[in-house]
Amino acid sequence: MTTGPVIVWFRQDLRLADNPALAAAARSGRPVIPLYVLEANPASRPLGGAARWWLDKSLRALSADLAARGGRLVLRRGDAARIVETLAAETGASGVYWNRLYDPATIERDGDLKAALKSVSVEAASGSAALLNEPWTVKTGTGGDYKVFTPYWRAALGQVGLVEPEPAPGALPPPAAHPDSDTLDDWALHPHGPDWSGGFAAWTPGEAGAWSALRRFLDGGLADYPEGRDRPAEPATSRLSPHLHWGEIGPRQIWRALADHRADGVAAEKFRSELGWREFNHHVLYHRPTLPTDAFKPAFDAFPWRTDPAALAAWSRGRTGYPIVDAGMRELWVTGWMHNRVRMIVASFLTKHLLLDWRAGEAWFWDTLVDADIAQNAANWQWVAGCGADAAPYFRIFNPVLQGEKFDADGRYVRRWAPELARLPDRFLHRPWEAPAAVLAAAGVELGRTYPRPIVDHAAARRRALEAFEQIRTGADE
DNA sequence: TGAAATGTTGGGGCG
DNA sequence: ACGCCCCAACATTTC
Repeated sequence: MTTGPVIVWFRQDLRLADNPALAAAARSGRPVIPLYVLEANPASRPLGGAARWWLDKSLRALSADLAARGGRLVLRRGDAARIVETLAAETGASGVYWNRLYDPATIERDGDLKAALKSVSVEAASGSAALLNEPWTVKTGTGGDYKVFTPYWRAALGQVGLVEPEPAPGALPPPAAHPDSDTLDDWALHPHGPDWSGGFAAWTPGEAGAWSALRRFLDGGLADYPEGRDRPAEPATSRLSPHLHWGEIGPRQIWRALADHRADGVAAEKFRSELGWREFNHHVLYHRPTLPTDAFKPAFDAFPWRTDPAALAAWSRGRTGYPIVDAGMRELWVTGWMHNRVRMIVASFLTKHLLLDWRAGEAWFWDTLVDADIAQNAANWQWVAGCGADAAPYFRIFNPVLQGEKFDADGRYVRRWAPELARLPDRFLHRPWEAPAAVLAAAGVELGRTYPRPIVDHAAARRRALEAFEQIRTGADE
């Protein structure tokens, strides 16, 4: 029986508590080598810029938390499988533990690595840290996978809560010699030349930051959540998405905290069902590995998406001339995050008003969101575009003026993110092109100069989108 | 987790 | 008093 150290390979589980891989390593009584690998050739996708910013801070927090327990985080970069194998050989490791990820490329890579480690008699084991239910454990009556959220969630709810989160391990015995490690400064994950991350200051990446976000959300009371979550100027949402993506907190812990908080009733139910959508999206991705690149509904393969770099650029940088759309895109650019209601509006605008491929929007979100996640990004873009599993019907085309007036009635959100419009009266804030010249002048707005005119006319764009949909309609909306 | 077009209803003004 | 019309409010259908 071997007593070599155990490598704990951290990926998107950057926490000490409720971490099955770390807990198993600590329980083994063997020395623990915590490892993070910056993947040079990622199995799935290279990290976006905002994700790199977050990872930098989260790893600093993890490193400090490990150090407080006697652990020293090893940082290496390159081909992940090769690095894990090399480190195992170099340290005489008896095992490598990690927690599972569910995107198709990573599943394949991890499977190959597990086999390679076993072939050299190194124990390889994976745990579950990211989901309430493993994607393959929720099955229809006939053993298949779900394609509609409501029956999925009904079935999934029945098996939730069977696994209790474990506390963080007390001490992590170090190996006899510390393996070589890069430093985070070597990796230069924080942006430089220029440093565009000034607006990210409100975030606190790391396990402690995740818990203070959860505590703020619960202590604020959930009563207003069902309504407040739709008003982007309100701090009514949990803002947990980046913490969940990086695994600084896990859904089991949130589930437990909701129960401890005696959070029941419709508001808590609503919030739990949002966790349900997150689970459902992982379920769909697991069973449909092409989700990040191909429409879930094959009829959309023939959809006549346009190519229009100027329109894509205007959308990306918040210069469409529709205030609620531009405010959202600027919030994203400045803070690395966008309110959920506004994500739906800007995604509808891209895919319907501009007729641009959802993949172009998905790619922009991937680069700019601190919570960018393959399952969530792909599934949610497809949902809005109408081509996803249990998707919104294609003809559900948001009117950006009405959405703005309904969910940002007092204009606080638009005034914050599009300050050049701030002095317009509420009546014209979401439709500046309808304001009389004198009103524009009094507000210091000059359309086409200080703020763009609409790059498309809503009514005409709506008609064009419906005509495009008509071309693929047979079987596309069932 | 829409919006717009179309259809229906009912209150009130008015001859 | 009654019928007619207008139209806002609401409901249904369509995209």
